[in-house]
Amino acid sequence: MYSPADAETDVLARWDEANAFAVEPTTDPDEPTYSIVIPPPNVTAALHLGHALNNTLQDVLTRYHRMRGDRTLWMPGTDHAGIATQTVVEKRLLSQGIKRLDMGREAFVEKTQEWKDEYETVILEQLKALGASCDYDRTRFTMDDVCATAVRHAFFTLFQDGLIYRGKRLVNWDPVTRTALADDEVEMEEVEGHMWYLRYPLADGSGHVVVATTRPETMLGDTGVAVNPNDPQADAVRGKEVLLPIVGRTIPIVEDDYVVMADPEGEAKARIASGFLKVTPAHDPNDWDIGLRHDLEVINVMGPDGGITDKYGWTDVSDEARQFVGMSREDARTAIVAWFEANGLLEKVIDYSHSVGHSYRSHVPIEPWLSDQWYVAVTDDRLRGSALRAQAADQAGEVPEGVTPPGDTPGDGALRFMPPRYARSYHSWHENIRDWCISRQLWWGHQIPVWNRTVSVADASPEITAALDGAGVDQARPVESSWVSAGAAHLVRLVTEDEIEESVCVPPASSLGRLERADTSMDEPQLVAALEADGYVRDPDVLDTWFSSGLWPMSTMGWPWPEDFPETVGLLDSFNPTSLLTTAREIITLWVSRMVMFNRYFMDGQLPFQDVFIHAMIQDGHGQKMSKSLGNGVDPRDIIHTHGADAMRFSLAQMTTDTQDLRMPVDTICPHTGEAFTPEFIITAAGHTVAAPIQQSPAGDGRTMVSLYGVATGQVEPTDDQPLARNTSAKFDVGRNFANKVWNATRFALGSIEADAPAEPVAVADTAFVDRWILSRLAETTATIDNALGEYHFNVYADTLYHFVWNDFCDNYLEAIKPTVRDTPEQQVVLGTVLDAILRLMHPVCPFVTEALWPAVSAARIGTIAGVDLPESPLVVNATWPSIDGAVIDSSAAETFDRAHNLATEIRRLRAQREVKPKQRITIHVDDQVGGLISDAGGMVETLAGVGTVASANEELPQVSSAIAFEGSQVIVSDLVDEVDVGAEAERLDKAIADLEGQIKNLEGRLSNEGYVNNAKPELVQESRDQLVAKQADLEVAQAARAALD
RNA sequence: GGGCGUUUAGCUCAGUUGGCUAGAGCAUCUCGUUUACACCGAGAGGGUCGGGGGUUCAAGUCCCUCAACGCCCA
Repeated sequence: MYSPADAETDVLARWDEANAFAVEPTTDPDEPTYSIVIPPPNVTAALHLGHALNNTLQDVLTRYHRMRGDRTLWMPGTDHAGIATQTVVEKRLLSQGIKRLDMGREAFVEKTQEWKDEYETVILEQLKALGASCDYDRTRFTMDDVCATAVRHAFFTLFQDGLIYRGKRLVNWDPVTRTALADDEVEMEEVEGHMWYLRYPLADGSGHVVVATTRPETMLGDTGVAVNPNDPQADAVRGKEVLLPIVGRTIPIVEDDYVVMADPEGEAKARIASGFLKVTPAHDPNDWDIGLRHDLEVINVMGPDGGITDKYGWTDVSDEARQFVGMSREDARTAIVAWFEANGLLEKVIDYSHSVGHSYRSHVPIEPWLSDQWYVAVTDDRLRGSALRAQAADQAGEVPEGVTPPGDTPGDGALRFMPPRYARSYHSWHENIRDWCISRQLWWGHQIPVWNRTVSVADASPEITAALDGAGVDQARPVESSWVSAGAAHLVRLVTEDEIEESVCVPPASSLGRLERADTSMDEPQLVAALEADGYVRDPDVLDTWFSSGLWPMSTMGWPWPEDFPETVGLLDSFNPTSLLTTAREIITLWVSRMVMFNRYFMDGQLPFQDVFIHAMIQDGHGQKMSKSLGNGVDPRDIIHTHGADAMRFSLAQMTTDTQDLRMPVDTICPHTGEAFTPEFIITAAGHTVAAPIQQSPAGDGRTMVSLYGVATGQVEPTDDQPLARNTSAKFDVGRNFANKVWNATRFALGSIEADAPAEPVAVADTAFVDRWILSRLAETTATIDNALGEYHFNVYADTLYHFVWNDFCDNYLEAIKPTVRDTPEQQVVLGTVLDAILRLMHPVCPFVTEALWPAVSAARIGTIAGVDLPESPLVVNATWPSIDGAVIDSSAAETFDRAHNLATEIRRLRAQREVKPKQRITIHVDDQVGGLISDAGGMVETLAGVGTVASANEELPQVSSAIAFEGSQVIVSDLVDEVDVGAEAERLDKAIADLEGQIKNLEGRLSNEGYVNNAKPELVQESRDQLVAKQADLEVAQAARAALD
């Protein structure tokens, strides 16, 4: 039995000792290279099964290309994952009673660093355990010095080029983590809520209007009511004002065709509309736009925690409104609705389900909130346009209007998605893109390298006044100042009518030293000191994690100054663009797009990667995404422990098809007995099917255990009597069995090779029939695998390999050669050769078992075969991929094999039906035609079917026998049993006859159809005719045998 | 609301340009412990390819339509 744990430990040590994954850049531009940068896992937690899948696919390709002789780099690393990591660290500290704000920024970052170190170690160990053949000496982290330099240089360059700006905007605010989020970090969720219809009295006392809202609490910040100008209701209120209840604010009624008119017969929205829309520019993005169009006031009534407050711009708080200040947004909603009801201003309430943006981190509803944030102008043609121009024309078509079409820039039209349909997702996302908010109100991350100060318009210098000439509030302008002479970049903008914000971006020291600048008197620390002496304060915010991830294919290779980090010199030239990015589809916008924009912008149009492979999502047996909170995940470490890394890898690769998400029924492992069983499922309130918190042991002895779901939701705690049950999945058994099969087949084969090596390479033509056949199958298999991997058809690779090894090699070849191999040196050469090639072909997906077997196979091999090139290598990881001459493919051997195998199967079926003991040798009586086939097959039929004697049908036939129809000949089988069971025999033949008659009827029907005979391809028609003849012959044989029984 | 994907054996999935009696693994049933492997071998049973309509000599495959499930975008 193959023991993965022992083999894996040993093999890892050998790879490590040989430094087997290390690679140096090449200076030869013609040398083929292959490179992948790992999608850096977040340092928030250990790797899950999705990572195992993604990294398996990358490793399969990496190992394949390494063996093909490409200079191959797989660059590993991890991501600091700003908001995600900060959230988990804060949670952990809070459980110890420590608050982030109490400990201060520096101490908190230090704590987070400790967490990062811990999980980075776990992750890298997991990658190694998985067999990932990364060049670990090059491991990067998105916040290490190399990456930090890249981030600062990129930020500075974009800032200087006018592609980064600061503005006061409505952002997606997460009130729990208290930071802004980018648009694509917001997840829409359907929420069962209400639509409230509120009466707003007209200021002139002439009645009221009814506004419909899902968010009554924001009414405190209303600064207008809007109506559609085409709405008949508009005439009555044109030019009027409304007296805002509670607040007492007088606000205008404006006309805007954004407003949906009420229409009971219309679309869903019109049916619930009242025709009047309350406008809250500070708390709704659409209202913000309406406010801009009608010059409405912006009144912010909420704080960063989402609660009602007068601290952020709300100045006209009335006595009546005072009671709501300090409430949470949820409480305020209830209280305000109650107020309207109590005052007779609540018209009605209806149930209403609508989608609400939620934070992808904290999962609470997003609050549109007004604040100053930094943006990358990704809508600029230099970024968005470049991302669109990168797309292969046959995948995405034309660029949208307003975008410069592709030209001669390197990288234009070279980006390909696989499966191709994702090219369209990428394309349409860029059509509707908005500027990218990159500032995050966090402590863990790259702090924004900008120093700000505010000056009054009156005190502004002449350059600033000149720069701002004609600029409105919130419009940033570059300014030529002494800071610019000293190497920094300088932006100014009006934050209000009379206040100016100055922002100075300082490049990293290494860039500053290389810049051409008028004033070289200050280095970077001095420049910063000078700024701070002048009243500038560094922006406390950090950058969105994806800003540094977006630079990953460059930063890991030493960009922008590789010479400062000697180990990175040459990497960009050799390995960027990388060959492939594999990732899940949810990352296309967050990450793929940004890497394309950045790499192209900073590297003269060059792509970060040529191909993007989007892999499947792993779901549980009920089609639900695996997640911690549902407790339906499978830990890769558990699978490596129970099945082995190769088993996990093989199974995952085999499940990777173009179209399907992977559905993986999850079983529970009983901690008492170690047995895997299907747990009892319950359905949660949210409609998820999950393992019940407490499960009974399948042993049926009343012992119990708690499920991962139970623990994740805090419903149960594991105890000694009732321990936690881990998950597994029977899906991995295939891989485990396969590794075991190879292990045992190799042990057997090695014991059969003992001859001295023939002096000359063996010529294929001189070998036995089965040898020619298996070599032919080897050549075909290799070609199929090459095609499959070239097209990222991982399941085809795995299935082809499995079929070749298990069926062709083990079931047929090894069985067929058993009687001859020990006395046939040439056959031993073939056996050793095929075995060696199998280990190579299998290595990319099952690196451990192949490496573990490699020394023994290498040592046992004798001789070589002409046309099959398998040079020796101390390790299979660095061995060459099999190179097999096309002439080895022998189609006549393949055909003879198929016929002989069919004959053996017919005989075996008969044996099984008559329950003949395996040891029993039988006798068959055949005509010349079948005799010829048996002779051509060189003993294979006899061996596989347990035939002791092949006699001629012309000789006298035994009394006790059975007949088989085969290719129109009668094969008489005897020595099966002592007596013929006439009933069983008749039943068998009747079934065969019925079967043949069905087929004949089918063929006759087809051939009597004129349309078929006239229209189908002639060779197809001829084939049908031949088949008909053959089946009819078989039928006659079977009928004759049946008649003989009566 | 727009887009994409899926629906094939009890389960998990293959099925390239339409063309042999629709395949595999697991599960089930029968037989077998033949010194590589019971994580095994030999054999068997099991599918009107989600429903309906159409094109065609021929449809799992192409077109239309309906339904269910999943994902993305608004």
